[in-house]
Amino acid sequence: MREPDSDNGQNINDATLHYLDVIYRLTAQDGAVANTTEIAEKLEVTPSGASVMLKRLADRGWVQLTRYKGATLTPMGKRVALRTIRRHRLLEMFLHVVMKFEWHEVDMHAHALETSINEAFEERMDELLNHPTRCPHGHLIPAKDGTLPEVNDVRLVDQKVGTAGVLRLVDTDNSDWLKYLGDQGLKPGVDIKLKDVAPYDGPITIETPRQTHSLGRNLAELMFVEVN
Amino acid sequence: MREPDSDNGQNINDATLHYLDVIYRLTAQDGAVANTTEIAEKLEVTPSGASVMLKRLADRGWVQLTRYKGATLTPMGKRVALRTIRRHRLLEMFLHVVMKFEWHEVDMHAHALETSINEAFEERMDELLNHPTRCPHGHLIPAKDGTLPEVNDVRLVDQKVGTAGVLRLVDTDNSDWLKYLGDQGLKPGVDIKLKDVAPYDGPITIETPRQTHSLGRNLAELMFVEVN
DNA sequence: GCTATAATTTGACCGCACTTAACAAACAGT
DNA sequence: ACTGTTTGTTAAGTGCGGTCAAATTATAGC
Repeated sequence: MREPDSDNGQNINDATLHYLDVIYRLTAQDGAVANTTEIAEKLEVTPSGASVMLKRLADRGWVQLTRYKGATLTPMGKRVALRTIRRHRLLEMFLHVVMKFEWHEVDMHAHALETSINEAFEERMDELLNHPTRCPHGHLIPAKDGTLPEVNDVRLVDQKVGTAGVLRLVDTDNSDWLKYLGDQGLKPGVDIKLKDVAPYDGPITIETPRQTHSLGRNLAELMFVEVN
Repeated sequence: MREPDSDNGQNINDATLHYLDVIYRLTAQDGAVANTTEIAEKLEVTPSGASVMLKRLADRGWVQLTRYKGATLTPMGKRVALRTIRRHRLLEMFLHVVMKFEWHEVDMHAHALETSINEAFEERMDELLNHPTRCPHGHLIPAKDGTLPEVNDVRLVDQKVGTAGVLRLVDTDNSDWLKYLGDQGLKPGVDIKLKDVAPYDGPITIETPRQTHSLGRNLAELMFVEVN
């Protein structure tokens, strides 16, 4: 069986890539650490299993562990994670644009493929798609060197009523929510205006060129906009 | 980690799929059996490793084993193998036609992906490619029900000098050979005429619309034609 | 039909990523 | 500062797909 890419001469297997991926995402904000239970949940594994695996990843230099506290990626781990995330998001774009999958279907396929493709495949997708900077949901696609484009996305729910802008990111991988929002036309690129925010975590009302929508707080919180 | 497809309620992992795949190919001709060492070589595993795995596959009902003799697929094993082969060849076609990979590159990528895609992906490729019946090298793509199209491919080297036809299949996965033959324009679809066969396994001479080629016996034996 | 050689299987072992059960540390509330 | 709960780790065991070395069976040559 052919092996996937290696890094620093080390062979990296699927499980490692998936762990690094989720740790990266859990620690993307500022100086956050990822705790064992969170990681275990994302990977659908028991906390004890994750704990053992984290130890292994630390021994191998991918992860910085503080016992009973949490995990962080080493610079090496971060590089590998960003590569996987790049491949995942390029795949999502490829699946959507070239293969015509719906935006709520692409995450699942991309997840299955992200550890199987190699650099040539990654680059071919990048060329075919003309070097996209965002996936269909609006997440940023890291460049090959791991850098991320600068953007001005802000949380929709933090804006003042009356703010107008362009929807740029719907930050979830929940297929059902994505399907619902997509059916409403609430995908990156649409013009959007915040009309009302009901108090006590009530629904928010937004306006798009086609219609007015009322969304629960949980869905509204997924949306990030670029203010006009 | 999401699981790949299952069959008969059983979960089938990558290793199993690859074993069934090579056993199928080794037993495709008439009533051939696949012997342990052959299988081990194709999978780049020691014969003892293959022996143990074959035992497991037999216990699980994929393989018919006769100790010290060889392995054959059960009907169930054959179905699974044909599905993997279908996916492999569809992937090769997809990689070539849609992603613009060269014909000598596609086998490697398809191998890496064939166990990661699911039925929806398989069907989407099939649609996008308009239900192709052959991969870029000319191998037949099994239908979803496992049936193979009827064809009239015959070995080029078995034909009488003077025979003209269309090249339909180049039966190898050797990337170097494929690259060489491709560079010569010797790909499925070209008109070809057998001009000379040197004795004692000497070179054969063939003519295409563009030029005359002289090929060693090993390469010539890979070629299958449909006689005019 | 015996024997040397080749092919195959068995046995003992390994690494990996998991599980469950038991135990330990951290933390929040009084 | 103690205590109960939550969170995390360890220990022991599992299934899988491998390895190597030794034992076994098949086969070809004489």
